[in-house]
Amino acid sequence: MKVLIVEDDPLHRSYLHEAVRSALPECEQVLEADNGGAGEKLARENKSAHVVMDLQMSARNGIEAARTIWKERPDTRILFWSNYADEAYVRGVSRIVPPGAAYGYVLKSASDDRLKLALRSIFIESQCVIDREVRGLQQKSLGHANGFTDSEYEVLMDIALGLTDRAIAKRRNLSLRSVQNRLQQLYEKLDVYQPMNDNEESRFNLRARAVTIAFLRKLLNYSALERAEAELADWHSGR
Amino acid sequence: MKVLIVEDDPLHRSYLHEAVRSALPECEQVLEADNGGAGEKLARENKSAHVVMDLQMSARNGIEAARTIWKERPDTRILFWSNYADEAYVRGVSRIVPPGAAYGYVLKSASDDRLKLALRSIFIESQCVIDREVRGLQQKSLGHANGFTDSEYEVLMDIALGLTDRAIAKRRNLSLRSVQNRLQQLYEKLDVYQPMNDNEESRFNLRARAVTIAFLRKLLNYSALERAEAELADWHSGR
DNA sequence: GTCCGTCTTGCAGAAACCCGCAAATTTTCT
DNA sequence: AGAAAATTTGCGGGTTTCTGCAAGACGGAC
Repeated sequence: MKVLIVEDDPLHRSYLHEAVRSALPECEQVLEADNGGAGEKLARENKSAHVVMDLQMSARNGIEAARTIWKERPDTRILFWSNYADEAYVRGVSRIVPPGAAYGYVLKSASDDRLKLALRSIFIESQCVIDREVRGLQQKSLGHANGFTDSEYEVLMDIALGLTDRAIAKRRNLSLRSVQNRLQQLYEKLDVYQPMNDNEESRFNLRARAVTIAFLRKLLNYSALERAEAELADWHSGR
Repeated sequence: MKVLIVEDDPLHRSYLHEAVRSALPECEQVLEADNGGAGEKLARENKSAHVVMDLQMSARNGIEAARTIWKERPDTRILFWSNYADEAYVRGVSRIVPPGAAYGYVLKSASDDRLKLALRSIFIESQCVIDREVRGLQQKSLGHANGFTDSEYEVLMDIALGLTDRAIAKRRNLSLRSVQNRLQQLYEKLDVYQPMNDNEESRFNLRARAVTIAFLRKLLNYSALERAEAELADWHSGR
């Protein structure tokens, strides 16, 4: 068995290396990459079926890397090992995991044991292991109790990118009014209307405020924005 | 001599501890805190004059912590040790460093030697040490060659918070039109007008797009937004 | 002082945004 | 299939944003 580690930070990388060695004695080789691009390359060359991946690396995003790896070999097992449980990340991961694939999401703040257990469960038993904190988000975001539907999330990304109503309508094949409807739902759910500190006359620019709140609530983050921007460019070049 | 380490990540914390021990043999005690709040407390209790501080910690921000520490003892020497050189961080730090104080800004990607050298320069020699990458940003942002004036940055934060033109005018004591002038300057400098992929009819919502671009260029980030939101709440409660 | 540049302000109009109302359409459920 | 619920769409109008034009205001340079 071979394991590929994709991780920015040298300290974390060697810590992971150690953890893999100790949790998986049957592993005869550990590969390391320090950014997403190198990770993809190594995975391709070595036909790696077992990957531990950091999200948020400066050069190339972990989610991007995971996506291309999974596109080439959908049965690859990937353990995401991340600092944060932002909804933006969780959503980003759920969107790309192929049906039936085994994967995991463990926070860096988890204990040694938890990490090692996750490594064995995923790589040996092919089970999915999702940290409790992360799991909570996933439930909430998919079962739309408090969470957002896909269309609301879509329109959120669109205004975060700075598109006009008209542009969104074109992109999503909707009428202008429908877009505005979705925006209204979004504003409602994000609770944009609260007049800060019961100061009556302080109103917000709803559109901009929605993005702000989404950021503060970690529905959005840099990496999500980056991905959205790339998708937009794609769509744009395809007319 | 005592040194206080404020750092989220246990791995990085112990690495720092080691570095301090080896670079500063005259240091007889190393204190550790794992978030900004605890850091402030320890600094206060121990009258620490030498601090190594991580920016971006989940609980309480490094910049916030540094600010209160410096408010209580402006001669404290602080070395900021950060993953990123976002302009938002650099700007945030420059804004709070007291006149004449010795401080440093070193990236986590720097070598062992660089870190140790910085530790000695700042704590022993009272010199300022700023990483080259960071320095570049600082130049650009202060000397307003390509950078932004304070008023432009202010208005950028304000729209990022989701304020209306009117609200900004009230907050900054300007007329509506002046606010809009500054917005125009901002749009100009951020190059918001470029029609994506020479597609003529795709225009952006300038206000939202400006924020997006600022994020992508790292003029803004989560922590800056968080601070701005807190400032806004302050201002609001003071009518 | 005068001149020049930058910043501020008002006015006005085009475009975009926000939203209530109501009809048409699609989806979901029984 | 038929009813209920959710979505989509058009219309209309009130508000906000964006911008050109032009008239002061402030400050520094000569």
